[in-house]
This record gives sequence, structure tokens and C-alpha cells, in this order.
Amino acid sequence: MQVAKDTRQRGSADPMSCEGDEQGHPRPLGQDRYTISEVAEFTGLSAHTLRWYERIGLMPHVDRSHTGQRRFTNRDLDWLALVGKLRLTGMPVADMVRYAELVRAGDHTYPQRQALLEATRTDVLQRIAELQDTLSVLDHKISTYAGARCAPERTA
Amino acid sequence: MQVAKDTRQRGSADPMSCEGDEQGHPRPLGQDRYTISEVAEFTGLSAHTLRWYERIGLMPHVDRSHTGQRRFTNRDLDWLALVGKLRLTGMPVADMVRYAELVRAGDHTYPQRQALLEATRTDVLQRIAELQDTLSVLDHKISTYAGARCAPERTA
DNA sequence: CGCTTGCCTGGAGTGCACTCCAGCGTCTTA
DNA sequence: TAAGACGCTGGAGTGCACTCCAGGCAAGCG
Repeated sequence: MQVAKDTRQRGSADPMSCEGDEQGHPRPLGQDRYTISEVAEFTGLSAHTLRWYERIGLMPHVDRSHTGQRRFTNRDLDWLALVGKLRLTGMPVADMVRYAELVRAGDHTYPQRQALLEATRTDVLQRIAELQDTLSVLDHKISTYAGARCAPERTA
Repeated sequence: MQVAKDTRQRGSADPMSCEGDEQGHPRPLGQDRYTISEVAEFTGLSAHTLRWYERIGLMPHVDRSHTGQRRFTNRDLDWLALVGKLRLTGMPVADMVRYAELVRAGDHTYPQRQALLEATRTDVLQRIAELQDTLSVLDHKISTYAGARCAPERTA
């Protein structure tokens, strides 16, 4: 399990790549091969989590050094950035795995991927609306407390 | 554990109450004493969850009928509505319990409650910003898929 | 050469927020 | 008054998303 030569260098972030063209990371190093701990520090995920993501298929298979250590590319970093965004939306990991599978399956899954993202988009819009609603509730209560003239409600 | 007479009727939602004056529920029944299943249907929480909320101190102690069954009031419904909102913000249940404790502790905790809500508010604002950021990423990717002219990225 | 540091693996453990169960009592409608 | 729906309790179980562990390579250094 630790003999996978350092093969092809997967041309770094070419500006026309489709998965992972988000907004160009600060690119912590000029390099295109990061160790797991570099990626951990950079993404805020733990090394454990990164390995786990790979195990469950949420990462495309990551390159290995000649001794079997993971070497992440800029493309991997971009993918992780997308995953991070999707995670913020509350999308379950299983759904992200499904999306990753579609990506792995090839170009012919474009329509499904688009549909999935559009569903997510709808979701996000709704969540934003909910939060704004919540915000107004909070503001209301805060102003009540600010003008602290309020009957003792439920306190015996 | 099942002898708690139907005592005081805790004057229903008087318009100046401090906890739970959000936006007036559709008030499913004209009554002020609801069974657990009514509340479950109304809030979307399960009866299990309602009992659990009470156990962990997230509900003020709920009235009981003469046979020990729970009888929720409009005020309880209002409280649950607030809890629902806070839950949407991703606030951990433990924090909501802390807030509930402050409410139980009496009026002198107004400043802490206000601080807690303001922290939550900041949180919510940040989360909205994140989601809007995510939204723009999604829109970008969706439009990429829509104009489906995109190189075969990571698919062998 | 030995030591430290970093990384590897499969599998077990954790924390959160429920969710369900067994076994029992109560209420309602026929 | 009998049947079936509803409610009660403490405690065990579930699903998710990590998080940690033991035991073991491998590279760099004094």
C-alpha cells in the first residue's frame, strides 16, 4: 500500500478547469504538491478529516509520493474549497459524495451536476431567508431588552 | 410524579410579555392548553423531542393535567418558536439551555440575555454572508455547466 | 546510529441531537 | 365497560461528522 510512484504532475490550476476554478486560493506555496499537514493548516480541516474524506470518496484519489504519502495538488485544494462551501450550506456529506461521484463519472453527468447544484442553490436561498427572518426576531428581542421595561414573564 | 393539579392558567399571550412575543402563531385552537401531540404537529418537533427539551431544561417546566399529562400553553408555543429560530442559526442546544436558565433566573439577567442574543446576531450575520458567498460560487458553477463548454477536468 | 518528527492504516471512540423502546397508566368513543 | 388511541417514564439506540488510537514505515539530523 505504499509503492505508488510519483507519477504525472496533473498540470496545476489551469484557468479553464471546470472543478475548482472558484476564486484562486492564496496559494500558500508556489508548489503544486502539498503534504497533508500543509493542506490541513490551509483548509482548517484536520489531517484526520482529510484522510476520512478520501476514504469515503469525497476526494478524488489523491496522488502519493514514492513512499505512499499523500501529495495534494492545487486542484485538490480547489476541490476542498468547494466542499467547504457546500458544507457551509449544511449539505450532508453523503450528498457531496454523490456529487463527487458524478464528477468522477465524467462529462456526461453535467446535467445531473447542474441539477444538484441548482437544488442546493434553492436550499441556500431558503436558508438565507430563514436566517434573515431569525435576524429580525433577534433584533426585536434585543431592542426589547435594550429598552428594558418588560414584565417578568415566566419567572415565578 | 403525576399529581400536579391543573393550577393557575398562566394568562395566555398578553401582548406585552417579554419571552415569546414574536409574531403570534396561527394559534391552532382558541385554547391555551395543548396536548403534546398538538404541539408536536404545530411546531414540527416530535413528541419525543418535546419531552427531551423539557428534560434537558430547554423548556420552562410545563404544566400538567391532574393525571400528569403535559398541557402546553400559548406561552410555551411562543417559547418553542423562539427556540426554533435559534436552532436555525445553528446555535447548539446547550447554549439555548443556558439562555433558558437566564430566563428562569429572573429579570436581573436581562443584560446577559441581551449580550447572548447580540452574539447570536453577529453569528447570524456572518452566516448570512457566508451563504451569500457560497451562493455566488454556486451561481458561477451553474453557469459554467449551463454553457457546457468545459474541459474534462479530473476524469481520466 | 539512534532519535525525533511526520505520515500511514484500520478500526474504535466521541459528541450532538435526537429517536425509539418496553412497560405501564389514562382517556374517549361505542 | 371494552377497545384502541394517546400519554408517561428511564434508559438504550441511531446517524452523522468527525476524532483518536495503536502500531508501524520513512526521512532528516547530530
